[in-house]
Amino acid sequence: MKLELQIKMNPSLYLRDPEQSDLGKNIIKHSIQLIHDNGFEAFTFKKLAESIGSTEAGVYRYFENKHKLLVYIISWYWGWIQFQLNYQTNNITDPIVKLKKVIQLLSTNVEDDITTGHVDESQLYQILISEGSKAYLTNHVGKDNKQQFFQPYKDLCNSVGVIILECNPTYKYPHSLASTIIEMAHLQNFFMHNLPSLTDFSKSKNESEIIQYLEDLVFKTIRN
Amino acid sequence: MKLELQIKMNPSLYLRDPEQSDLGKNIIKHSIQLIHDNGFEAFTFKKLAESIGSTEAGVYRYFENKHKLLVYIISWYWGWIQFQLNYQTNNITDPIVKLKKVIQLLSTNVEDDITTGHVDESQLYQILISEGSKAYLTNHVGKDNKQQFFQPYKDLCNSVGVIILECNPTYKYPHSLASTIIEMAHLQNFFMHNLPSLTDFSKSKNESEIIQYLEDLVFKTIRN
DNA sequence: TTTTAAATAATAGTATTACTATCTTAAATA
DNA sequence: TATTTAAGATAGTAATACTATTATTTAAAA
Repeated sequence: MKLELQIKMNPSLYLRDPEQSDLGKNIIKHSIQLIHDNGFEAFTFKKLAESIGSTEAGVYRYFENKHKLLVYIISWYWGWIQFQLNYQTNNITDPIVKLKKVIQLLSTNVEDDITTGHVDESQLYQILISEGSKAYLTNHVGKDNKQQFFQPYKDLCNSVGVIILECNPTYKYPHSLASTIIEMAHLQNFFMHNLPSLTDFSKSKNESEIIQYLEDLVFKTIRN
Repeated sequence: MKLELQIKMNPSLYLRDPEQSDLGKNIIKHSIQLIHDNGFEAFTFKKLAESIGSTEAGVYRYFENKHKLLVYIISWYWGWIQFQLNYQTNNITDPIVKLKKVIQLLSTNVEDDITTGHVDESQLYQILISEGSKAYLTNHVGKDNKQQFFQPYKDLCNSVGVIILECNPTYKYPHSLASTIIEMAHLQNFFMHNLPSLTDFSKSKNESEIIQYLEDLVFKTIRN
């Protein structure tokens, strides 16, 4: 039996569910590829359609615009991370071990998960680093938020907050610290590779140094 | 005698120095206004020209494209913050007091500085929160970095790192912690106003809560 | 003061982007 | 078999991100 992981997406993000057809799956797959390779600014539905071998109008039948497509794949990623978090911290009782797992999960470029056929998680991880914040850094963040576009992100932040509170029930800023961990896991990675003088990570550019930094930061902050 | 604060900008950012003419100053002034009001995505040179009462071609004589203009005003802001930091921490010997000043400076919406005629620092602060990271989250970050576009940001990060080391010379991640403070001062503000469940700040939405959070985080992290 | 150069305004034009609309064909379903 | 539905093909539009040209004004140099 072949297990397929399906992540339930907010239907407001799409016009037609991309999981339900080959074209849809191709849209997701090639979007990830193109955004990964050229960045979100250079990404257009025309190029996407060409890359798939379909037409621009075809893509527009699935997604209203490229921003919603970006939010879709980013939400997908957060949903997937949430699943990984639940899965990997399952049966761990020590909240400190759990929190370390979380930091590691957020800071590590994953290998491609074969249970998700048309999604390359490794590329997606890179997209999150470079483009993740563009999902919400818009003029219409309020409207998008009302439509629950950021629910997977909020859910994850909340889960991390719960673990933080398990470590120290008196800590006053579990959500802010959670969003700091999540954002910094990505941003320090971006800086390490692109603006290294904003970090203290050696030439080796190893993710383990980011993990060290975050663990130090987090556990000193929440210890009693 | 009227004192005017001039911030030296990287000449690669512009084609013609906007400080040297009325049109140039108007470009800066109205860019800040428009980006503040409608966001960077909705900002175009055409709208800018209309708002000034000039022409698109006129703007293009000063800036190659809107991204460089964004980097220009953001660099200007970091330069200005650097000046404020030097000025406000001058004569303070206790590095802990200094670092608190820094956190406060980065987390507080400043009043308009009258020594900088055509720049509204308060609007600029809002722009930094929403658009700041777009300066470097691009495909061409490497090229831009080679041209020193991010030098003011790096300088600031370095200054903050020095103060961190003054507080605790054995702390291992002064630059990463500095960039974390700088980024989080803005990002937690954005979250507080737009995605409040990612923070622990009360309905009051007061910047002082962000300062509390950051002080707690920073001083617990660097204490011996 | 005149000459000259430089900055700006006015206008036009192009390639690309971000869409919308329509029509046809192919495939699935009733 | 009739009918809905998805997809492909094609066309078209308004806006964006520019470049180019010329004319006019302003300011600096001769």
